[in-house]
Amino acid sequence: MEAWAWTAWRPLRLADPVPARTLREQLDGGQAFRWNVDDAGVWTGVFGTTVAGLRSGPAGLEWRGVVGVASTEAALQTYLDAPGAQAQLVNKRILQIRQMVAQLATSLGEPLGGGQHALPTWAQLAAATDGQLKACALGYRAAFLRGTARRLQARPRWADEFQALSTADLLTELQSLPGVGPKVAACVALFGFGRLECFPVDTWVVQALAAAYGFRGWAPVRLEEFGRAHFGPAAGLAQQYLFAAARAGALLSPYAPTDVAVKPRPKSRGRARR
DNA sequence: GTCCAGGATTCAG
DNA sequence: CTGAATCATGGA
Repeated sequence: MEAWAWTAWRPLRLADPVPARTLREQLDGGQAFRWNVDDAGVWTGVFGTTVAGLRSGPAGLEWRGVVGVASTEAALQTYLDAPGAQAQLVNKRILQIRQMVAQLATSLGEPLGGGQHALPTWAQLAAATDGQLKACALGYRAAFLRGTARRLQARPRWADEFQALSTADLLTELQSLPGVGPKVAACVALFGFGRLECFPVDTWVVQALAAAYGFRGWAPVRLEEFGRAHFGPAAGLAQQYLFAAARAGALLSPYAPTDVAVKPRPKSRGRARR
C-alpha cells in the first residue's frame, strides 16, 4: 500500500475571490455532489481524478492536495473559476443524489488513495453487473445509466464531437441517449458543455415562472422557449437564480396563489394493464 | 403505511 | 399531439 498524505495548506489564487458562504454554495448547493465538510470547516472532495481539500480562513481561500500530485492547484482553479456555479439549496432529493454518486464511485471508480475514488468511467459503468448497479440505489435509473454508458463507451471521442455541435444539435444528440430528456439534456449542455444559453425547465422553474410572470399552465417546452428568448445568451444563469429563488420561497406574487404547488392526485382507476 | 423526488418514457385519448 | 400513468428506491 502506497503512502498517502495531504500537503500543507496554501493560499489559492482565483480570478474572483470566494467568500466562505459562496464556497459552501458552490460545493454543496446542488451542482456538486462529492464534497463534504467537517466540523472545522474543511471541505474535502473529488472531481475528475483530483482529490483536494479547501478551507476559507482569514487570509482567504486555502487548499491542500495529495503529496506527489502536481496538478491539484491548477485543477482547483479551473474547477472553481468555471462559470455557472450559483447558489442553491440542499433538499432530501439532493442528499439521495449524493448517496448514489458516492456509492457509484466507491463501488466502480478508480481508487485515488485515502479512501477516495474517481467517478466510474463510461466503460466501467457499461461493464458493471446488475448487482453492482442495483446496490447503488439507482432504481429505474440503473437501466438508463447502463444504456447511456454502452453508447458512450463505444464512442471514446464523444465529448469532443458533442462540443463541436451547435447547441441545437447538441441537445438533439444528448436526448438520443437513454434516460436523457429535455431537462437533463439542457442541464448537461449548460453545466457540462458551457452552453449558457440553455434554459432547463423543471418543476421548480415552472413554479418560478408562474409566480414571477403569471405563466400558469404553460407546457415546459413553451417555458423553455420563453426563457431563451427573454434572458438571451445567459439564460442558463437566470435559470439558476429562478430555481434558487423558487426553492427559497422568495417568489410570491398575485399570480402565485396557494394552489400553484398543489398537484392533482393521480387517480389509479382499477388495473387496466394487460 | 403514504407521499414525493430539479424526470423520462410509454400509452391512452 | 397532449396529458396521465408508470418506472424503483429511500427518506420524512
